[in-house]
Amino acid sequence: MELALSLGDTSKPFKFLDKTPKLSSKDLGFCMGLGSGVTTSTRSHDKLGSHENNHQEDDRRVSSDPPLQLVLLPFSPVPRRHQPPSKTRFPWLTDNFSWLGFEFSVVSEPGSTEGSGRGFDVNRLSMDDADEGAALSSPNSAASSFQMDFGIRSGRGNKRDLEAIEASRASDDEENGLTRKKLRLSKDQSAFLEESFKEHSTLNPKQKLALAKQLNLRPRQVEVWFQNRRARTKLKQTEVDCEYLKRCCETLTKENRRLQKELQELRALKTSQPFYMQLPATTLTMCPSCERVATTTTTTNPSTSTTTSKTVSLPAKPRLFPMSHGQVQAHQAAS
DNA sequence: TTTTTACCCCGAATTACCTCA
DNA sequence: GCTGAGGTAATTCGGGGTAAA
Repeated sequence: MELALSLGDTSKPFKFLDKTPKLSSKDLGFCMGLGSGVTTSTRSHDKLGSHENNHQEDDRRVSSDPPLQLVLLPFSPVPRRHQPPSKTRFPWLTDNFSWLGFEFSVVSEPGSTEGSGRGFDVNRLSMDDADEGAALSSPNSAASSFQMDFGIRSGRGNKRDLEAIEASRASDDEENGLTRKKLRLSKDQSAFLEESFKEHSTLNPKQKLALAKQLNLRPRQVEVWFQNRRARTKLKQTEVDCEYLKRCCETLTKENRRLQKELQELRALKTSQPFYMQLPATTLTMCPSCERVATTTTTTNPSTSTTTSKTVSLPAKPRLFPMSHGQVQAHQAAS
């Protein structure tokens, strides 16, 4: 792997960049080239491939990509929030810029330095259907994303270096008065993610990449979304469980009062008619699938040898998600 | 075979940004 | 315009699992 960095002066281009489209040096405030000589899969992808062999094909494709050439225009120190919220296009971005295919075809058009020069939109690369909220960029996220992609290329042992770079860049951002900006997912993106979450609450790497590609998001964003979504689900389930336990407690308290009262009555009856009736036997049963709890009080009249049962059902435990097919079968079998 | 190391993924906690009343 | 609350994207941290050396 070759890494070349040039600040300001691109009069001496790096050799391995010769294969890539020429840039107009007058527009460049920062030029970085990354030539990957890696021909094998990274460690992480090897590991991934052990789970899913069909990823190896993708890995080979990744490693054979042409060298990366990244051009950043000198950015304006004006915070984005002070910029007009209009949809912004960056004519120097070609349409085939892609995060997921690792095909960075960023080309600078001569004379295209208009605008703030804050760079490209990492969240919505295809801006045609982007709403304004989703079209806002996230500078810090962009930085971390690039580092992640580099890490995939460079493989083992570079994580610390990348962290150092990230920390360095973060400090640079602080110096420039930049703070992390927050992406707002569009309704369509959220809806799609929700649908995916209903199908599977966790993602394997392949699903993550596919989702990211489909939604024009970075895989990390998809991953974070699913993590946060699981956390929200768990929190909601905890609240629901809490409510359920409260209702159970109330029901059981009522039942306990009733039984105490009944016991008193029976004791009183026993003193007057000692052989009339045995004490009731109360059992608790619970449906294993829906976790519905029922208390059954069975009383036997020895004189008539008849048994009477009274069942009080507690509310079924609410679930945020419907039962699976297996759970339904188990429930039907149990009932 | 066991240990060490590096990496990845996840949950939990937290931060920080954004929107809205 | 200011402010506080709520939602949520993003970050940080620690633990567990895995593969390679």
